[in-house]
Amino acid sequence: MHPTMQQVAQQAGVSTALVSLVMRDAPNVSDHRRALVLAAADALGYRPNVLARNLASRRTRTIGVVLNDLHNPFFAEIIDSLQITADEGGYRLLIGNGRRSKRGEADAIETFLQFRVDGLVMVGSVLAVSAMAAAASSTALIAVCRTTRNSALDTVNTDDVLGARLAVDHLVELGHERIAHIDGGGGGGAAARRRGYLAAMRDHGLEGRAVTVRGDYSELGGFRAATSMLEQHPVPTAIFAANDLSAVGALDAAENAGLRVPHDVSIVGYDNTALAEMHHMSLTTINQPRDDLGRLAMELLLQRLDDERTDAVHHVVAPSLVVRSTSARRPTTRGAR
Amino acid sequence: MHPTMQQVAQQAGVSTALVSLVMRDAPNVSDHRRALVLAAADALGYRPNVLARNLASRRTRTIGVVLNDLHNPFFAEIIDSLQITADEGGYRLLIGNGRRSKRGEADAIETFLQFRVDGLVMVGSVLAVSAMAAAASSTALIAVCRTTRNSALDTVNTDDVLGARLAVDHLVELGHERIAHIDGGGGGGAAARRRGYLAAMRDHGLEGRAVTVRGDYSELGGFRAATSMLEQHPVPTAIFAANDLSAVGALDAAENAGLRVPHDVSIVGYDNTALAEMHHMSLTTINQPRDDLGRLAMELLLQRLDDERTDAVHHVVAPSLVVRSTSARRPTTRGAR
DNA sequence: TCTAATGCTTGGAGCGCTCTAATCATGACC
DNA sequence: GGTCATGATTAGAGCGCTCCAAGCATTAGA
Repeated sequence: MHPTMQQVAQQAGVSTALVSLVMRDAPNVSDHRRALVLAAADALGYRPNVLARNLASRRTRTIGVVLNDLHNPFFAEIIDSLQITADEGGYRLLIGNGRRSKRGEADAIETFLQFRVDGLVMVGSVLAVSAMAAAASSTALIAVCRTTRNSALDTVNTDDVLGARLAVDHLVELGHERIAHIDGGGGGGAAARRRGYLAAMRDHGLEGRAVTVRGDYSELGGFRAATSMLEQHPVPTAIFAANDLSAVGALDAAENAGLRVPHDVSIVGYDNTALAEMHHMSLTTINQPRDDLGRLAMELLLQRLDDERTDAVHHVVAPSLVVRSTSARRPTTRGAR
Repeated sequence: MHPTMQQVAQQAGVSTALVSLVMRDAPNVSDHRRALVLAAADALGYRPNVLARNLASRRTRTIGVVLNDLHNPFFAEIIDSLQITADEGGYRLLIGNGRRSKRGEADAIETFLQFRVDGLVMVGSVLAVSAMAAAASSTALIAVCRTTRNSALDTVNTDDVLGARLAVDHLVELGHERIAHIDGGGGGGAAARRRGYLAAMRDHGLEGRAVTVRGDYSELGGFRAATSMLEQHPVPTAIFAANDLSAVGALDAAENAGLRVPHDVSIVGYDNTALAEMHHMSLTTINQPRDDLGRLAMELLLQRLDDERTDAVHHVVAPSLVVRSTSARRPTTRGAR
């Protein structure tokens, strides 16, 4: 079916070793022979068999990326920057779908390990750290958006405590005091964002006003949480949601309650996904620098592959505030306090 | 580094051939030996090397899926149903990122072919049919959401002509006559949706009212197209956009022009993505049955792999109308006609 | 002319597995 | 006890490639 290196060698009248050298762009091959081999390969429609190549060389020059959820635009956007850096290093990327479950992630890891990928990137993983550490003993592994101080694996994260603080500071500057928080439940980064929210409220002397309602990073969860908040008295004048999706849910809830955003209530999200960017949403949110996150993660991984480093590092990048149309000064017309 | 089959065989006191049989769950292995081998493999932390396995067996039991755009939720949703059917057939899925470009898709195909995947699924590809046909000569290939009658490759599509007709019929039923269309430019399915729109308008005796403005399946494109439409006199009372993203752009444009949706203008999208489903959007749209699309595609591919079929088939599935909150009766207060 | 250095080319072992054909038990049946 | 069928096990030849060590020219220097 597929032509082999041997056939190319025969056609070009050289040894298979020479064909191998040409295919790998090795130096020390005369231009004459190189051209000969290339022509023969072209004529035969030869395509190197990565399986055999890698079996012999014991490396695949391939990185496996396990995404927690293919539907979340945030993850898709990280892939872009991972891919750019991988390209530069001469590595190819393959993507596995975690399907939001530990089981799905474990399956994806297993597949990649069986394919003997050179490295693994876990993005937003929900897998137990011990399971990741086990995989890390077979191959280089880096976890993105998943904090742990485990010494077996590298991590890259956004400073979620700072991110939450930025959101609260912004709202306080706009005069808000009753700032409620819809959290992300047990999701990645949710705990840190919750901590950051509480710390910031405290720093502004507003700990008495802090209210956290449980969410789950979903639109519906955000809708429910915001609905219950808006039924309270006094009503909060601002809501900080742990991600954009739940912020969108909060938007709906406000609309339902007959409140205008941002006139009656301000809403701030988290992630700065494409969703937040849409005109129709135009959500004030916290940006996670996906480009930096992805680039840094891949650079750290490549360092490992090049044996430049063996002990684990844990990097943290800074988030930033993106002001759009869902946050404004605290309403004065309604009886505050 | 990694333990090999030979080490397992030695540890268990059997031949490598027997280990191979156990690893493949072959019958005709005594329970006694099977247990012995399994125990040895477990003790050593043995994991089969897919590279070697496939080099020897000449198959990978892996399907490569090339997605045109990882950011488009529509594609992510198709993966889900592909994966379910692949699982049932004992195949694993690997995903390649087309990065919205022919170049990116070609790269992904090349990677997969070098890995000798057993089959290839191209979703929403923008690649030339000739390039796909070339790949199809090396491996089984099926194109999803990309019409062609090429006899080298299988296809699965939604009936986009019918889908467009459903949208127009719905609007006509609501009393609309000035129904404009934002098309998808050169994108997949755009031509068929345009044709369906025109045919339906004609069937309702409204060919004189048909207006098509060019879009590009993006939010911005939809915004621009709708803005120019809404500046015309008389203003259309309904807009049929070629996908949900451009429908969202149209939503913004209407808002900008001081028109309420659906009170002043109705908007219908296409794809029924998660975006359309959001409360805040609640977009009337045309549903492409992603489950059927994915399942059918994988089934057809597996047929090929099992040598049950060698000539190309072209399947078409029916879309359906999903009515939400962006379509309503034609406004009577404003001077129609 | 001889030696050494340099640059290009090649033979062939081996990567870890599968698969065919052959071998070895075992028990049923006459 | 001998014959056969059946089932369990194994030896060993590849799969298509890489890479080491060795070989062959050619040229520079002594």
